[in-house]
Amino acid sequence: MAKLGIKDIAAISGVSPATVSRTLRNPDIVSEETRKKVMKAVEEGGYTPSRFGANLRTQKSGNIIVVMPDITNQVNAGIIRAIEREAQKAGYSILLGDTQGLIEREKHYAGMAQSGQADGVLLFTFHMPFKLTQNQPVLKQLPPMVNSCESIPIEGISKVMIDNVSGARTAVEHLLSLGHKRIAAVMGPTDTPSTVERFDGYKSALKNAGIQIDEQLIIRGDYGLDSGMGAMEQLLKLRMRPTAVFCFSDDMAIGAMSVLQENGFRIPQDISIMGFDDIRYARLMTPALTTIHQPLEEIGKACIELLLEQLDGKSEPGRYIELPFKLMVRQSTGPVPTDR
Amino acid sequence: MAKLGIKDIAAISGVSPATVSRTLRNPDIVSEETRKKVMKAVEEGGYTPSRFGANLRTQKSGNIIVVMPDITNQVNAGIIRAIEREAQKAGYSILLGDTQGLIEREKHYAGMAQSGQADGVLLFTFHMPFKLTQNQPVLKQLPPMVNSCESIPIEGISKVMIDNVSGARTAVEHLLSLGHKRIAAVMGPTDTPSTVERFDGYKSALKNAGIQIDEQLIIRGDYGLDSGMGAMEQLLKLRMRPTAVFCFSDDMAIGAMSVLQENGFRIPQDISIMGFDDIRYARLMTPALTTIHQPLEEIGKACIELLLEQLDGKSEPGRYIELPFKLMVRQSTGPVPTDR
DNA sequence: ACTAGAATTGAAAACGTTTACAGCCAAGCG
DNA sequence: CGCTTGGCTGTAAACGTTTTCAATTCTAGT
Repeated sequence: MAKLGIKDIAAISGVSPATVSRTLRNPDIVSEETRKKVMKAVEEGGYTPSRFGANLRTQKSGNIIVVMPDITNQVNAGIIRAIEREAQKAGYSILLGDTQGLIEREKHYAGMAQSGQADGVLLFTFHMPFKLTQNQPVLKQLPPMVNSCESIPIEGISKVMIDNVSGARTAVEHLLSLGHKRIAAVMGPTDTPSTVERFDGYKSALKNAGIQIDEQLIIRGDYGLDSGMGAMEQLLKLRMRPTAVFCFSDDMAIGAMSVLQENGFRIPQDISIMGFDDIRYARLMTPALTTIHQPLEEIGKACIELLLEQLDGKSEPGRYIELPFKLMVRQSTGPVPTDR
Repeated sequence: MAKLGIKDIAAISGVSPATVSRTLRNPDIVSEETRKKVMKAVEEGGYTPSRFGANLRTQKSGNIIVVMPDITNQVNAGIIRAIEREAQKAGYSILLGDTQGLIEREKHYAGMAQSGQADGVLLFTFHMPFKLTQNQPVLKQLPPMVNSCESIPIEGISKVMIDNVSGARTAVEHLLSLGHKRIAAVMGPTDTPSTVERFDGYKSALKNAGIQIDEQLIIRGDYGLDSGMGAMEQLLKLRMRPTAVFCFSDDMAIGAMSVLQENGFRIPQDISIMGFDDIRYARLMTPALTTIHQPLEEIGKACIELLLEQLDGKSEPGRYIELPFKLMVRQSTGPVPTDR
């Protein structure tokens, strides 16, 4: 028994293919009688409309491609989960584009919007994967897309962000308020906008407090666990050790804590540790990690919302949504040690 | 400037659409001269073949739908990452199906294989989302699919698994070898095959050691952090506390450790904790978590491999791949306390 | 009863490819 | 030189829907 098409159903129920299509997509405009006939044939035949034909005709795939550097990362995973849920509600499916850090893959995924494989793009990286020419406005050259987490430095793109500068500043101010003066920064990759911004926040907080920046306390990381460990090891070798360490991601903070505890340091009595992200494991560390909370659910929702607006033609791109972060004070930060 | 189609390119380069298609899909069979002409037109016109037409004609979407209960979970995230990478190599894209535990969503995603939205299904849940009739062999009724992690109890489905029974038995035997006799089990959802199997392993290890099972030490969880915390709280209330706790997931183990430490217990001096999964955070806990390692990369790779075989028609479904787990002894387990 | 308008339906075109088939030409062979 | 072969290309038919437009029937107002 070959698979049934719309024409078969039409024949079985004695109507035209057009009516079958209408019954399925727009039941209100067919008479109840016809609807029943058609539905009966559909049920009995186990008919599922092929998406190939529909896609071709409507020029829509019903897919959204999400381009992310690493889905294994708790932050990204949390966001994409919300995206997926909201997209499904709106009738869209999510295509996963894990770039694993490669620009070529980024381009590949973005290209899906050109080939029709996806109707829109959600970009969580900071490269512009589309070629832009000068003689047209940016908006006209891009497929529906929204940029989040890592900001692409181009005007006219819809974005969903948190204020990384303020977030980092808030973090450092928390440490300052505990009396810390020697505050290390364990950064992410220095080419990412998020790291640049968080570093700005770090610097601005110190500057406001009248504290000179000590280059020795600035360590480059990559947001990953291991780089947090490496950074902490480096910091422990210092003659003048920091009394607090601000890691630009929770993962690095967790790595740092692990090294600290392995070497017999007490957190926060000897050294305070501060993270950024508030991944689900943060509050379960011992001691629980003080960090900056990112509203992953809301970020995901906002991304879809902005993208749907563009897909529905309800709004032009170029909208900017800023979501609030939140300081989560827990046990990994404490007063600066007075002794010694 | 409207978007160019294959006919435009054909016109520009003075050949037929068929030849343009051949040039792009099968360059070897066109003469070098023609190829150059066509490629030139393609480049200059910025032509990207629309997938709608191609999909319709070939009846292939080039997509694979991955159905998972929760992509936020480190185990699933690790697996899907590998899947995505390998799928892309083979020219397939990944559609993300996060069921969030709902059977209806599971069905919805699986249905994508019927509508042509996906060519194959990767199922990480234990429900059979397709209707089966008796009068045909199972194989004929199913789209290309592979089942992993949670085993669907039906013959004839390709599967990629680890031996959960042995894994759990190995875990418990490790605890037994340290002298533990009162070993608690913090289980996952009791309707999942993985939990049933791990519980089997637990029971069999105890039985081999001649130890009676104490129902008080068996706690139901849901594989999540919070349920690990809840389980530990419950265990701590016991008059006869366990000296070791085997959690069926690392997440629950991490939750349990957190509760233990909050209540002033030392791990492993007072109570040993054992996990399952070996997520990336396991080794960074303090103390580092002893656990059973699951080869996530290999699981993902094997899934794609089996699915591709079916998609290419190279093999029938029904293959079974079992991947090895590994005991990772770290610091969260130690000799049974002798005092008291 | 007649007709304007609404409600419902059908015919047919269109969406953009790929590919079976046939045709053409040049080269190779006897 | 005639025939075959093989390489290359073009024609045209699918693939399975949706949607415009026109046609038909029905409703209701006069």
